[in-house]
Amino acid sequence: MKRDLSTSAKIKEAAKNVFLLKGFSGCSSREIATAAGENVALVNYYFRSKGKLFEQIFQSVMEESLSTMIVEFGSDLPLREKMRIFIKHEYAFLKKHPEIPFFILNEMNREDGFVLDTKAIMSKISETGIFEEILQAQKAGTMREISLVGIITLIMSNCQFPFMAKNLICQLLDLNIEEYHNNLDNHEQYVTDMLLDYFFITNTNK
Amino acid sequence: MKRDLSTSAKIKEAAKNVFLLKGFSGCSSREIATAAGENVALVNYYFRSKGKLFEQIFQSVMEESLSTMIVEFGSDLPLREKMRIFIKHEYAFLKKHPEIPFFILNEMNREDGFVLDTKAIMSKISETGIFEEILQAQKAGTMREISLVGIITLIMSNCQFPFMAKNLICQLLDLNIEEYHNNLDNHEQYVTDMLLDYFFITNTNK
DNA sequence: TTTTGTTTTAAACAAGTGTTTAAATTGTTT
DNA sequence: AAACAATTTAAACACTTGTTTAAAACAAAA
Repeated sequence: MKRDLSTSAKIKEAAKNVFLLKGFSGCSSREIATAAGENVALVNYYFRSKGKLFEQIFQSVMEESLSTMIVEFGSDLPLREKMRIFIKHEYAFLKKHPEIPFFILNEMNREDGFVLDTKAIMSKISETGIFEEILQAQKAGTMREISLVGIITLIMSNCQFPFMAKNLICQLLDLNIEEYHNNLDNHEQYVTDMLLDYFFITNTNK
Repeated sequence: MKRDLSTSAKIKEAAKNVFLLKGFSGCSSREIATAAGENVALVNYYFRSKGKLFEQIFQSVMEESLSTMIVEFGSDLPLREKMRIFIKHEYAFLKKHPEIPFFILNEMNREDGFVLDTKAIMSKISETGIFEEILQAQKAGTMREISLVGIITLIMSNCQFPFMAKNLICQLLDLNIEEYHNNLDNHEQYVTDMLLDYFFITNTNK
């Protein structure tokens, strides 16, 4: 439980919750202020505008998502295990923050939406050496020759979509929340097996 | 090129374009009216409210998406081929209407959002006998034992996400539109191979 | 032509939007 | 204590929102 935050922190926290739930154009400054238990004018007093406030939150959410992604790539486990753990951590992270994938996509699809600092992000990932490791594994024949774009898209698709599509899946397949979460646990296993089996070439003739 | 549509049809068409691009809360009645080249009041004259207009369009988009999905399931091809063709048609459809997956998810995530007539949709799919065919294949051992929810989620994830995440992928991986589309063609092949290999058990000892 | 019903228009409506202002309140420093 | 700056407040700002109104323009029937 949170206690006695500064006003600006209270607003930021409330704004994060509201933005994650409703998106930028789906909520108002007053809604955020009310959620924070503060006056509307304080939103503009501490953050200069609704837009600036959103930018701050989007930035922090983006960094939060990416930093948790990157940690494991530096380890010295075999590539296949690295990927298995990565998927596992992705699912763990998304179980805690299931709204984030849609929140990010929603913002990226907005006109005049956010422009990512791609250089900073990709260099962080690149520094772990994961890309070279993949290319080497492909050259060595232990990994299927899929483009990096393809690999990343496959992983993101199978990790993020099941969380983004919660309501669609539940309504379409007539699941309650409990059933949905059970299926999600199964799905993590499906996805892990499927991706690793597809990515890596196991030597059948021993 | 379109010609000489009735006023209500002009509004409906303009509204579809605007809604698909910006979502319900991302646009105004006046924006729709302007896009249709008509007066604002006509939106409420022909459709009783912005909300009712959206419902009509959402309903039609939903049916359009599902009807193109279902056609192939009735054929007498082997299950594996049925699925291959299904994925192929999904990608073809999404190449024509790449905004639809996000549009639908966006609406499903909205508070007081649409409630699907799940019975009608699922019964349509169920009538093709595809579900029984899958269960039989699983019993016969030719298909891996994955829940129906899992199979549907896997297919949707790998078909829809690459289109929804266009901007994210392009920005994150620094692709221009042409490169993105090239990668999309490759990706369709990746996805098809991966899903079919995972779903179906090929007899290795002949 | 006049009459009748339908379609279109400009204008107005009340409510909500992001943002600003100026006064009130608080806390800190002298 | 007074003086000062930082914070908070209620109120107002100009503008946009969805929707309605009442008059104008139009078409078809009498």
